[in-house]
Formats: sequence, C-alpha cells, structure tokens
Amino acid sequence: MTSPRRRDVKRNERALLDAAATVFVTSGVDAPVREVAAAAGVGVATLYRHFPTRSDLVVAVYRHQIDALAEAGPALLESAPTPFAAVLSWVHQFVDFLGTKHGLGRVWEGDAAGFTALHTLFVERLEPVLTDMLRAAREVGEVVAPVTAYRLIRAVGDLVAFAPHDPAYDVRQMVTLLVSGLQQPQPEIN
Amino acid sequence: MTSPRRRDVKRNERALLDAAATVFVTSGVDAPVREVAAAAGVGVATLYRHFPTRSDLVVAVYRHQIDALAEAGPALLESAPTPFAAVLSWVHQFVDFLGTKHGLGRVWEGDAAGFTALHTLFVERLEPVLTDMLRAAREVGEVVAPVTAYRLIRAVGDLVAFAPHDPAYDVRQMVTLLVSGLQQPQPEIN
DNA sequence: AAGCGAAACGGATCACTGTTCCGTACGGGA
DNA sequence: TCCCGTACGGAACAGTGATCCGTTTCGCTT
Repeated sequence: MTSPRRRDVKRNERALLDAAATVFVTSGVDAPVREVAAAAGVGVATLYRHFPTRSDLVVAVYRHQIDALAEAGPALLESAPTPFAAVLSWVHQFVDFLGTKHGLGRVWEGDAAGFTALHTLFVERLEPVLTDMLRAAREVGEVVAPVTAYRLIRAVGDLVAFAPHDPAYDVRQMVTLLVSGLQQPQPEIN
Repeated sequence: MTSPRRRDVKRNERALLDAAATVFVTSGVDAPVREVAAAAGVGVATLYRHFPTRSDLVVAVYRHQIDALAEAGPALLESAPTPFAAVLSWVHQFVDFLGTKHGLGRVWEGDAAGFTALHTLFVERLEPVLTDMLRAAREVGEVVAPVTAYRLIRAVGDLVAFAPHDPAYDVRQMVTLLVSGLQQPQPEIN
C-alpha cells in the first residue's frame, strides 16, 4: 500500500531511472553510484533511498525487457517448429538480453545467497516460463536430462555475465552446447 | 636471467606463499592483500613487489595443483573406459580444483582481456591437455560438437567460479550437462 | 670490522567505491 | 503563511587495491 508520493520523490525517481539507463549504456551496469547520482542531478543518499541496492536499480531500469522475455516464452512455444527449438530460441533471447548489459557480472554475482532483486525477478518471471517450455520438450522426448529451469537460468547467466571480451571465445556457442546437453541422458562420472 | 636473490627476498617470498595458502583457505582467494601481508609479517608493498597482481599470487600458491591436473589428463586417457569418459572425468577434476578455491570469482574475472597469470597458466598447461583428450574422443566419434578446449575451460571456469552457494543449485550437474552437449551436432537457432 | 651502494623494506597515503549520517530543504495540508 | 514530516545532499566513514618515499637491510669490497 503506497502512501501518496510527493512531487519531488517522483521527479527524482524518474531522473534516476533515466540517468541510470544512460549511464549503464556508456559505463556499464556496474558504474559507480556517484556517477548515476550525478547524472540524475541528485545526491547519492537519494539514489540509495529510491534503490537500496544496485540490483534494485538494475531491475527498475530493465523490468520491461525482462517482462517482454517472459512473454516471449509462450509465443515461442506456439511458433517454433518443436518445443526444444523454442527452448533454445528463448534461451538465446535471454543471452541477448544479458549480453547487452555491460558490466553485469558484478550485479549478477552480487549476493552469495542469491536473493537480490534481479535474482528474485528472474525466479518469479523467467523460471516458470522456462519450466513450462522444458516440460513441453520433455513430453515429446526432446529433453531428457533432469535439469530444472532454475539451474539452467543460473548457469546461462554465469556463462554470459562473465563471458570474456575475447574473439577466441563465443558465448553463444557455449550456451548452445549447454542446452544441447539437455537432449540426452546424463553420463555418469567414474 | 635472475640475479642473485638476497636472503631477505627469499625469506619474505616464502613467508608470503605460506601465509597466502593459509589465508586463502580461511578467507578465500580474494582475501584483502593487507590480510595476507599481515599474516606473512611483511608490508603490503613487499607483497606487491613479489606478486604484482592477485592472479600472480594465486598462481604461485596453486601452481603444483594445476601441474598435477595437467598430468592427470594423459593418465586418464589411458585408464578411462572411453576417451569421452576421460574428458568428463578430467573436467570434473578441474571443477574440484576450482571449487575448493572460495572467492575465486573475482580472480577469475580479474581482467577483461583475460591475460592474467591464472588465465595464461591455464592456456599453457591445461588447454593442450584437454585439446588432446577432445581429439581422441573426436576420433572415435564420441565428441562431435566443434568446441575448442579453450572455450570449454573458460566456460567451465565461469560455471564454477560463480556458482552460488545454494542447495537448489548443483554446479557439477551443470558442468556435466555442458560436457554431454559435446556428444552431438549443435542445433541451429532460428 | 667498517663503509658503501643498491636493493628491499613497510606503513602512511592516495584514489576509488559502497554506504551512512545528520543538518537543511521541501512539499503539502491546515 | 505556518508547521511538520518526509526527502534531500554532500561530507564522512569504512574498506580495498595500489603507490610513495624515507628507512633499513644485505652483500660486497676494503
């Protein structure tokens, strides 16, 4: 239940979101809070009051993109040739989303227990979507490996967030490799 | 060509390595340099003189373990039931090595260009080993995906270094998933 | 043993970052 | 216009990696 918010509160929050969106593009989502606050024309304490953690700020800036990704799942299940193709395509859309966020590593890693705003949003909005898609692919035998959507989202995130800027490395290939592993029983380690 | 090293230099380097090995276990490989220097009974400048970057220090401490891992490759190729089983087993030994290094994420991520001491050592000592194993598995048709050892090492590293401490997550399962993806042609994304 | 010079030392300082503090300003209702 | 509670912001704090520079140590020569 939100109490009425003063004009300056709304104005400052708007300024912060706009500034962050811009600064994130030029300096990365791990740009110093001072830089974001300065770009918004507010003090750093104001930034913390509106967004207590970096993750909160990142979520606020990119919320609509994450929602769009969540909505893309069911659409892909209908339009893709197979459920597995839908899974692969969706995961690569997830890669695209993460990959454009320079400096995401720090935010992604942000909290050892993983209960940051970004992590929570992914669990709430993306995990169920991928769970449905994996189930559909499993029902037609395309996905065999007993891997949860949660684990897959987290692993893909790790691969992308920390991918090196190195022409010898291709993160999309490695994500495809991970996803193609879903197609068969998992080998035992001796 | 190393000039004669004074007694104090050798003594301090020894002290730093011993201290780091201990501090890394208790506080992680990303423990503050002050903590390592204090544990060694030297100044932080001395630490920097001996090991200019954190990665240099980590390499010095764990060099023998990495060498052991490199030597385990050929042995596994001879003893494992199949070349693919050797690949899988070796990769999991790599996971075990990385996984015991708490706080490795920061060191792993250390340099955007990737030319840290740790990265360099992996490329020099581990990449050729995995390359040989992948080649052997490829020759008998067990590995089909066109993935280089370099990329596989880096991806596994990303999965392990940033794995969350979360009972809902199983990094070994995700690494196994990645490796099992090697067994078949890579799907196309539409 | 003393002297010398170069190498090595270490703790203070610097710069940066996330975060908090607290005196001041602002918004909105009466 | 006044008042009160909310919101403000920039300085200060704490932590960290890294550097600076006056001091000490080592090893060689006499």
